[in-house]
Amino acid sequence: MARHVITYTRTMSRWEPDARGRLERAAVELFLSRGFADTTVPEIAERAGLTTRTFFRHFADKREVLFGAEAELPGVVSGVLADAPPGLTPLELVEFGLTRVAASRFDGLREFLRARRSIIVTDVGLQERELRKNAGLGDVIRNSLASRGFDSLAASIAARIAVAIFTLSLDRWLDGDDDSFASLVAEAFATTRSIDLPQQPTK
Amino acid sequence: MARHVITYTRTMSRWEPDARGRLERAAVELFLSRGFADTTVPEIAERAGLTTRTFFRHFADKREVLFGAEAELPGVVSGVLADAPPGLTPLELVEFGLTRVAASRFDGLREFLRARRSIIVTDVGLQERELRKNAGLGDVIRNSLASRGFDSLAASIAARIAVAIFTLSLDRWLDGDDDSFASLVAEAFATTRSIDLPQQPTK
DNA sequence: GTCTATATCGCGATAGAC
DNA sequence: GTCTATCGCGATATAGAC
Repeated sequence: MARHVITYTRTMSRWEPDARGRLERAAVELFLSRGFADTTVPEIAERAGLTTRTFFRHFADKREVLFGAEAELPGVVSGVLADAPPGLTPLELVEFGLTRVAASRFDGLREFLRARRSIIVTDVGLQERELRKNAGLGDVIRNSLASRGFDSLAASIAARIAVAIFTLSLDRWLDGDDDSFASLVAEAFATTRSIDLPQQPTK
Repeated sequence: MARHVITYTRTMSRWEPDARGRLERAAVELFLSRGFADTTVPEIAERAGLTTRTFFRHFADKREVLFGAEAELPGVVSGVLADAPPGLTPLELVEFGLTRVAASRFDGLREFLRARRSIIVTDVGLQERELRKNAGLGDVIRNSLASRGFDSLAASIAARIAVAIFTLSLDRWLDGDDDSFASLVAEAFATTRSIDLPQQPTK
């Protein structure tokens, strides 16, 4: 995802290109080998050939270097929801949105997301950042629903259900090898619709 | 400014009692007057008549001083859920639990929770801590549901819905003056049950 | 209780791109 | 020239080690 397209031809430049990407890659490598807590920002910067100060110009804090990737997700979800047909219930609307997003945007990312998750589970600060990211996704969904005219409380609840389904399904997708992300999302919606029905015994 | 009036009567004690409570009160006072970010731990400790070191012996970090209060909530919720009658659907079960908790445990706390919320909204770090607290509540609820034999995915989804209803209702309760917390919880459950039905136009 | 690592950020200077 | 990314220095506070 070339965020910074460098039209770089002949001239010698003072800096190597893609400082941000180099910092991200150096950070993931170090986090995987030494762990998040035992990796210092100066180490990351040095491995990327930059200074500590430059790290903090690109990332607000040490955790943020792991959270640049899916930064577009809220915008994508918002766009997909805006394209949805009229007449759907709130749950059908978020189902439409998540199904489309799950089917199109995650296929090549499984291994990357697994590595990322293996780092995040080792540190509560990273887990908190992940929770905030998910909450932000929920805000975007809630606003999309509200702008369709849904009642504010209904929009809030449907948005939180959507985030729950999304994150639980993503986690299950990363846990296994066989299922597609979209099929797990479909299963989670079916389960949601049965949440107020008498349950079958599990075993 | 004699902040701490010491009625020093019979028992000689080397330290003033309730160090933790004094730190909590000093912190809230300072956070309200100067803001969370501009209050330092040494300032909090000094106002409480203690040292920085003592602060960190009681609280893992500066944020934690705001999160000691409802620490028992997960245990209470878990206990209430264990007492619920059999035969309920997952949603009915969490409705039973939240209704009981909302009716009994929050009445005198409205002003305190409002003050606390007014601090939390000013700082993303505090918001993240709040999200983690809510996620922990969800974990407890999920485990309670799973131990009833509900399917793991259904338990996870119902638990997240429960947390959403709880936090949204609490927020609405703090926003207004008239409604009872329990009535807002009931309204949120009704809205949840209508989330897959065609919606009435709001206006 | 003391000491210290290091995360974080403000400021001024510099080196190219345009 | 302007603009932006980077650097280098220094200060402060959190948080953990000893």
